[in-house]
Amino acid sequence: MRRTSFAAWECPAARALESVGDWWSILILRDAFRGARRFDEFLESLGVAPNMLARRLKHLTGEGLLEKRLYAERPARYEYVLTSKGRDFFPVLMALFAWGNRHLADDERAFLLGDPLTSLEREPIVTDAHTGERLTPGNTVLAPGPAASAETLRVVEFSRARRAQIAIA
Amino acid sequence: MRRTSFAAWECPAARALESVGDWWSILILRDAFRGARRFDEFLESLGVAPNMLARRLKHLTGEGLLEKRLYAERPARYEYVLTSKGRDFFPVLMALFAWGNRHLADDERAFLLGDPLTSLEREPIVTDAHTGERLTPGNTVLAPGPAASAETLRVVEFSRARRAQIAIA
DNA sequence: GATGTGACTTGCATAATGAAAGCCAAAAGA
DNA sequence: TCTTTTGGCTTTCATTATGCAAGTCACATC
Repeated sequence: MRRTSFAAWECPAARALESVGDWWSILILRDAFRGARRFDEFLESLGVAPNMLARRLKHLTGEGLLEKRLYAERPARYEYVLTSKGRDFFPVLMALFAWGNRHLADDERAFLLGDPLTSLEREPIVTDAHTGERLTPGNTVLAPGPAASAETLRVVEFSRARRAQIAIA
Repeated sequence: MRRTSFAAWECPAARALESVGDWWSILILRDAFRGARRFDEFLESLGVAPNMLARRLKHLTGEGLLEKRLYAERPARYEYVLTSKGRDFFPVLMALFAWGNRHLADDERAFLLGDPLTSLEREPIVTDAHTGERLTPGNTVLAPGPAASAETLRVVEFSRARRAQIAIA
């Protein structure tokens, strides 16, 4: 009774969850962006059990988001550093961070984001690289790519048919 | 041996994972943005077992991302619709989708995003709402908010100290 | 009366999680 | 020399969570 795998889904969001669909993986990446590199740094900052951490680090290196590298021989010491694929996950973390701060924070915030040069607060939003428009469910729709299967075409069509009436509570 | 809870973390990204830190929850939201509303629609499009779906829907409604509402009495029929909190999760999904398409897709894409008016392709990126700059690990740092605890201050300081040398493989 | 719909439960077998403890190699301290 | 510390993990095992299969329940329709 294996956990279902999303690797073969055509949807890129579903595939992403195969690499990154559990909390520890995401928090490990978060810490990597905060500058954590060594096993014990992750261990302490996450408060995770060492076996779990070892498993997740193995998973993330296997998925190509982190790379394990020797930073000292004798005694052999390793560190985990972001690959370019891992570094490119930054926008997702920013979006998640912003959502959490908007909906889950207490009255006063504990963490903010800032520009290191001006010290002004940063507020992450998701926009379209081509037009600069802010993306909303209203102005962004699924479209089939060149490799779309029949099933994918069905999904795209369904979502377009329902687009007008995505109900809000 | 409960699963560790992140609800009390100060980090908004960690808190977010409490609501949304498992794959099914994220895929359910994805489908909600595609217009799915009824139990059986989610069931079919996700290929998930009905007990799992019921659990996750209960969780998401409990977290305030979806609302269960009666759309027909006699016989009683329910649908699950996005709340404003759930709708606001859209940017995170877009960022995840874009990351998946950049790194996990085959040579040819199966899914794309488009502008419903112009049909031009959309490419989600994360920017700063104030300056319009694209966010990168280099131009975005953690900062303490008014409610920052001593521990949070430590984290912020650590990340700033390490900022220059976030190693890349 | 039989079949169909929509929305779920119940009952397990199988994985994954997580706490505690242990291990190993090298270096540093007594 | 002997002991302790540091860094980076394994191993074991109880507890949860996942997920397939099957069943339920309240109507409605044929």
